[in-house]
Amino acid sequence: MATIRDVAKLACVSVATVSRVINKTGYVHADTRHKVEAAVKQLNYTPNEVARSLYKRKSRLIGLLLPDITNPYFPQLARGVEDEMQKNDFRIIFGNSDENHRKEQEYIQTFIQNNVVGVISSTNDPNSDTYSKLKIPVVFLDRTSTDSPSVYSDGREGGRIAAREMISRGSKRITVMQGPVHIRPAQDRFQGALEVLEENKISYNVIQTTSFSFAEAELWAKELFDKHLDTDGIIASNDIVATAVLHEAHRLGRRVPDDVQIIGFDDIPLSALLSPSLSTIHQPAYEMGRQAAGLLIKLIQEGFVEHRNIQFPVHFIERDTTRKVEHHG
Amino acid sequence: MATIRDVAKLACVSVATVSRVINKTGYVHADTRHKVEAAVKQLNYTPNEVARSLYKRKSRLIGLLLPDITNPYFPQLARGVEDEMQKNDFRIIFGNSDENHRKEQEYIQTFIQNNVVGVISSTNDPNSDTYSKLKIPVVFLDRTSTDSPSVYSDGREGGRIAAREMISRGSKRITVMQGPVHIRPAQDRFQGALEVLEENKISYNVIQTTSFSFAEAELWAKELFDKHLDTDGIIASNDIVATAVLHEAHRLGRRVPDDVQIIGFDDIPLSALLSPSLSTIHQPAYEMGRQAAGLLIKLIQEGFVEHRNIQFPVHFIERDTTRKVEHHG
DNA sequence: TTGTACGCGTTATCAC
DNA sequence: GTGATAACGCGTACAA
Repeated sequence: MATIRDVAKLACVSVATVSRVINKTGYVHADTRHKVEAAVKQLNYTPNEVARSLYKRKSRLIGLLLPDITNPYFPQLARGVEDEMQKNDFRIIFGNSDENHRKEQEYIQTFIQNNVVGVISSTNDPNSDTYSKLKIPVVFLDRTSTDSPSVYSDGREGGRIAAREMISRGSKRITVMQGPVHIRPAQDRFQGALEVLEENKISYNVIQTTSFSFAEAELWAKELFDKHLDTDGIIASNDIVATAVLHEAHRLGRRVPDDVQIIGFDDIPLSALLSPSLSTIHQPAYEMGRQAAGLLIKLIQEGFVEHRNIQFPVHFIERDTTRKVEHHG
Repeated sequence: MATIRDVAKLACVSVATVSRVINKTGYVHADTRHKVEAAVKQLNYTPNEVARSLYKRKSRLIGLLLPDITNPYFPQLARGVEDEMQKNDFRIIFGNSDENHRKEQEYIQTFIQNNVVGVISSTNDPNSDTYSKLKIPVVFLDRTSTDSPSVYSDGREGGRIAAREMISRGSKRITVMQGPVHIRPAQDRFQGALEVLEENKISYNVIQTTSFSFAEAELWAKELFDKHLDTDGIIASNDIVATAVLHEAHRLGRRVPDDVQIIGFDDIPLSALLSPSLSTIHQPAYEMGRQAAGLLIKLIQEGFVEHRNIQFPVHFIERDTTRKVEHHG
């Protein structure tokens, strides 16, 4: 815990000079620089970030707010953010919001108190004044906001793709699982699916779910087969739910994909390892995290960016919970 | 961004008085307190944590260092830590170490620079002087250290249990997957398994793996069946690898658990949703995270704890990748 | 090229 | 009960 003073004393110079060599700012004679560098090394000195932060009124910290790191989709986002931030010497204060407005505000509050220079958030109301009042850049991740920078994927198109693939692979009585209504991306994919289903006049029904939790996923799955045992195609709200559905289908002796096809959403790492492996809509979560971080950094350093909204395309990953499409001709 | 000065001015008192009411320290007349409280409310004032931290030389921040949040075991630990910390008004600076010594040191370094009051780390060498030199409390999580507080589970016993269950369920030619050699818990469970296997003179072979990554898990699984197609029981190094093995077994048409039994380790949330669901050794990850946080908080606040090492028992979760044990009599 | 002195926002120690 | 004021460690005018 040596301070700049200790270094100055040891090197027989003033703190100003030490500061200059540390920050490579202003002129300093080569000899004195060497003296200072030696002292720094000897004392194992590193600048106190807190003092820096206080003086400059900004830190090297950013706030990251995710709904729940326990949901396998988010670690990938988090990791993308972390890698990019780490590379640029920013550190992350992390919190889980549980999609809970109060917790969210508490975190944003303490982020500010700690002089974070930016925030990345997956919130359900990006337009609340919790964010608009902030004087530091905010990037919404996995969420859309018209007037703030955001990084997300095309959920609606994802829903459409899922429905199209279901149809082209011959499902006739489709069940669409509608994710939690307050989670925007969940609704987007749901709407996208309905759109295509109605366009094609396919008969479908809906199972409403209210969370993405593991524990409840099994319940939705049971409810689904309870109400619609004859369904022959299931568009799940995400991969966790899809996995639960697959599990339940097995338990009931329904063959996948022969009797019933299943399509998930997200393409979490484990999807490929299921048996049968899960067909799903891929979101580039890690890359989304990286880009969000990149965007935020640019915003922090340059104050603006050309493209405030980055939408990633999604695509269908064909695995073994869907049948092979028949090629005619 | 009102400061304590603004509040003082508005309330027509000195900053000292404001500080007293904020921190509930020292005497202050009821009337003045009300005036101050009103001013605080009106200005929406919250104390600047950075200034506080600078003066007190300690923050409300703790550092959390985990190998890789993308490995499904760690989000649970992280969540446990976070919940407990959040409840006690501590915030978390989070980093992934990738089991990489340099990255680890970098993080510890910046933790210190930011005045964190404690560190929770899953490191591979808890005894390095990176930690022993630290002047703040450290708790090792999912790792053991003789002379520092640590929270972990009984991996060795876990390995023993896995082997016993394998044997009692009739496997004769067992393959044990040895996790990365530098990761202590992986070696513990491996050793535990060998111990029981040798005691019982069961024939076994070993597949050496060097990571827990999803991508590579599939490779180890292929290698396993490539080398030991006739194996009838597999003790995997964790649930990810077990899942890959299960997947590969299916692909090769080997029936699980009839032809080959599989036991994982960790009991990550998805294990229950696999088909067949995965028998595994359960570690109470969330609770371990919570306890580690609790331990650290106590260390921070009281400087010592009675029980520095908290070892959690593990237990077998019987699911469908193992056969039912035969009860005689 | 280098040093002095002030301010960043708080808290704590004194006086009053 | 309350108010000045000196730290905490750093960066930067400004003076030298």
